Amino acid sequence: MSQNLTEADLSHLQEALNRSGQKVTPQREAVFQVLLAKRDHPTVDEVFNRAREVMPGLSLATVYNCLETFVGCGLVRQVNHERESTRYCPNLAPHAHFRDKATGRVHDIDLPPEVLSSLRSILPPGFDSETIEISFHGRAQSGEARSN
Amino acid sequence: MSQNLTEADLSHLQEALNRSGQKVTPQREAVFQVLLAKRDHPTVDEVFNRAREVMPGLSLATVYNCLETFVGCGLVRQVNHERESTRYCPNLAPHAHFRDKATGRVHDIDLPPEVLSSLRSILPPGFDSETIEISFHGRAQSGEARSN
DNA sequence: GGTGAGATTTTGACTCATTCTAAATTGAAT
DNA sequence: ATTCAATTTAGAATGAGTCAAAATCTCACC
Ligand SMILES: [Mn+2]
Ligand SMILES: [Mn+2]
Ligand SMILES: [Zn+2]
Ligand SMILES: [Zn+2]
Repeated sequence: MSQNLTEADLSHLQEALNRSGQKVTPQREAVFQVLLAKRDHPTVDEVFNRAREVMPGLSLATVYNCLETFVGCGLVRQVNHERESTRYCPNLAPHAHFRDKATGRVHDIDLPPEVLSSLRSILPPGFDSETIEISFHGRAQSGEARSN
Repeated sequence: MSQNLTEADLSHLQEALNRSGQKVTPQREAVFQVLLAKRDHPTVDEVFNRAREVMPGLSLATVYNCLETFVGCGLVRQVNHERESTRYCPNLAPHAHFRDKATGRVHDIDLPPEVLSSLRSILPPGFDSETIEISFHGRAQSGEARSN
C-alpha cells in the first residue's frame, strides 16, 4: 500500500516546487505520495486520513496548505461537483470527470484533442478561456468502476 | 424593471409546478419573476434582495426553497463554479457557462448539438451520462460582457 | 556546527453558504 | 366552516474551508 515516492515522482515534485520557489518538506512528500498512490480523487479528509497513517502528527490545515500549494504549481487539479467537498486529481493529461450517481466515485475520462478544440470553437469572439471543466453525472456499470 | 410575469411565463411556471404536484404561490411567482427579469445567473442572496423589493416579507429560507423546487421541476439550472455560491439560470437550452475572471460575471455559451454529441462520444462503454456541465474560465472583452 | 531570516506547520477560532427544525400560515378540498 | 397537507418563516445547526498567531523547521551563511 503506502509505497514511497519513486525517484521520478519525487523529482517531479521537487522540480515543480523549486520552479515556484517553494521547499520540499516531509509533509508535502507525504501528501503527494497519498495522491499518487490511489488515484481516486480523494477529498481533503480522505487525503488527511491516508497521510496520517504514514505521518501521525500531520495536521488537517497542513493538508489544506499542501494541496493548495500543489494546485498553485500545477501538480494537481481541483475537482468540484455541485457543492460537494473538493476533490483532488494528480492526472495532468486533459480529461473530463464522470461522477457515478450510485457510488459517488469520480472517474477520469480521456479528452481527445479534437473534442477539446471543438469545445473551444463554441466560444464567440472576445471570450478568452484559460481553463475548461467538463463533468458528466450518471451511472457507471460496476465492471467499469475501477476507482479512478 | 420589476415587470410582472407574462401570461406565457406564468403558465410555464404553473404547468411545471402542477406536473410535479406543487402549488403556485406568490413567493414562487416573485422568485421566478426575478430569475426571468435579469438573466445574469444571480446567487441566492441576489435573488433574495431583488425579490424583497417586490415582496418585502419574503424570507431567505423561502428563496432557498423556491429555487430548489424550480430545479426539481426543471424550470431552472444550478450553476456552480469552484466553491463560489451557487447561481441560478432559467435558460433551458443546452449551453455552457463562461465565468469572467475579471468581473465574476457568468455568460451563457450556446452549445451546438454536434459539439454536445462529440462530447458524449468520449464516454467509454458502460458510462451512462444524464447531465453534462461545461464551464470555461477566463477573460471576456468588456464589449461582449452583456450580463447574461 | 551554530545563527538568523524566512518558510512552513500547527492549533484553534472563525466564516458563511447551506441545511435543518419546529412553529406559524396558507389554501384547496370537503 | 373545518380540516389537512403544503408552504413559509425564524432561527439554530452544520461543516467545508479560511485565517491569525505562535511554534517549528530549513537552509544559506558564517
Ligand atoms: Mn468535489
Ligand atoms: Mn456558483
Ligand atoms: Zn481526474
Ligand atoms: Zn446559463
